[in-house]
Amino acid sequence: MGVIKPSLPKGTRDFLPEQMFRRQFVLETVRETFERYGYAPLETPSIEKLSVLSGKYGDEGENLIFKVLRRGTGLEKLLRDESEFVVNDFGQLVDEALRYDLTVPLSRVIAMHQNELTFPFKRYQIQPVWRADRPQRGRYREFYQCDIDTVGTPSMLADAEAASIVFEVLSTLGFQNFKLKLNNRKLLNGLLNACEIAGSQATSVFIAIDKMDKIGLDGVRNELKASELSSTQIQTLLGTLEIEGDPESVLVKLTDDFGDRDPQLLTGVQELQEMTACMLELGVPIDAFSIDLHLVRGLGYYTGPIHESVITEPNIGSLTGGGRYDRLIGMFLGRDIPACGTAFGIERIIDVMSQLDLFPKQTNGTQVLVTAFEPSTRAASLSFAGELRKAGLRVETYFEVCKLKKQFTYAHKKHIPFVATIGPDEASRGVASFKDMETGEQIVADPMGVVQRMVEKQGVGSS
RNA sequence: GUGGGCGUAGCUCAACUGGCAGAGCUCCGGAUUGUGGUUCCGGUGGUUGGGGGUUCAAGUCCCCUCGCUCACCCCA
Repeated sequence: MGVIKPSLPKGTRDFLPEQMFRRQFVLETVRETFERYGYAPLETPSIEKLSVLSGKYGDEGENLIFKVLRRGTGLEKLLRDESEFVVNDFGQLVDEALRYDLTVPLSRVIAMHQNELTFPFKRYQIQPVWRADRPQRGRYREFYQCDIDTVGTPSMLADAEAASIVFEVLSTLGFQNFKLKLNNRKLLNGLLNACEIAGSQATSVFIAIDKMDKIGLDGVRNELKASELSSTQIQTLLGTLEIEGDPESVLVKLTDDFGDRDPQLLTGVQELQEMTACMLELGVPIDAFSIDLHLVRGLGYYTGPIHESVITEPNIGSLTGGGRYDRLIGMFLGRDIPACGTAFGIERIIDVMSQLDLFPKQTNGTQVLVTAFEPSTRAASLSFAGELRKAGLRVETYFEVCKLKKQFTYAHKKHIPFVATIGPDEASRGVASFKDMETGEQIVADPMGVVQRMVEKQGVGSS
């Protein structure tokens, strides 16, 4: 009898319990923060109509959409006799696809349910998305995204709120060396106008300047030369991108240099001035963010402020990214509704937290193991465990009576911090021998004594 | 999609110009019949990713294939 070789589709993962506790720790922190700012949960189906997803992610993105083969439309005939079934159109093969991100489904939801929703609509969404990409380190074909968005207001306060939630979440999780980078698509577009760079060249220019961190100033200059810009254009563009300093002075300098040359650039500057002012009022420290004129953020749907949070150690790229997209919903509705938001790269956040050792030792696992001493003390053990559970502790009981050595090994492997043993002596007195696995210390106590001990020890019962 | 590197025990890796497939860790058991981690002793564990070829002989050489990985592209 042959066994089936167990394996996973490439770019997918199992999350074993130990990892799940870590994931939940992060997701619960994130969720709790979102709800404190008034964002409400939303879920959408894993599959969408292909027509909903098509044309939103650029040419590259289009190829990365996981398409779902059409079901029961005669495709099986292809297997039997090609002549019976002729494919004239891609739509005959594929009509649905797996969700590629959370923003486009949100836009669809807004367009479909606009009369049932109260605007501005503030939602968060934590669900997996799929990309038919070739996997690499930190890059998967199935991964979770975690988005907050505000739909229905052009206010820069909404952009600032998203950015400050990023700051709050990352700080709460224990990150210290991260920085929010801000830019604005209007500013970038305006800058290209001011440099008299044609719209047809915008995409390649943006791709080039976005690589600044990776290939450096010279690398960017070479790419720009390759895209047939004049040396004057390159000089003006790169000179401007190099402007650094605190947000206010960068924005003032941009106004001085270009304010009379392009109205769109000026609008972009004003948006950022208002956004950064709001961020300060929301309590984001001034040294936690900066204007980074190289920041481009993909090629998709952004129309206003854009932002990214980066961490330098380890140098793994961005942890979050987002911005304003005032036109996307219009693609489903026929009229534009302003929107902005941000996505948390939850997979990377978890990776980096592991590397930086930011997880608490014990998260949500069992706190107390009650051993199985012998059949006659089972009732006493179970009722002892029950008392501890009533007090809010996470308690498990060992199922089989066997050597205590084995049961203690079990607790050790599962990182259970306390073990309670009830033998005939303890049972007759209504107490347990209660061992602290970390210190090796052991006391004899009744259920209340145990609870009290644990509160002293690690402030348990709160989670 | 383009171009490199690598596939040997659960994990990390050895095995000379082709010559008996091994070690450490893990795991299981014992030393220790009411107590984990340290130590000591013993044990389990393999179609050398898969298929074909060359050879007296292939983990090693050749071909195909699958998988993983790195860089590019793009992205979270």
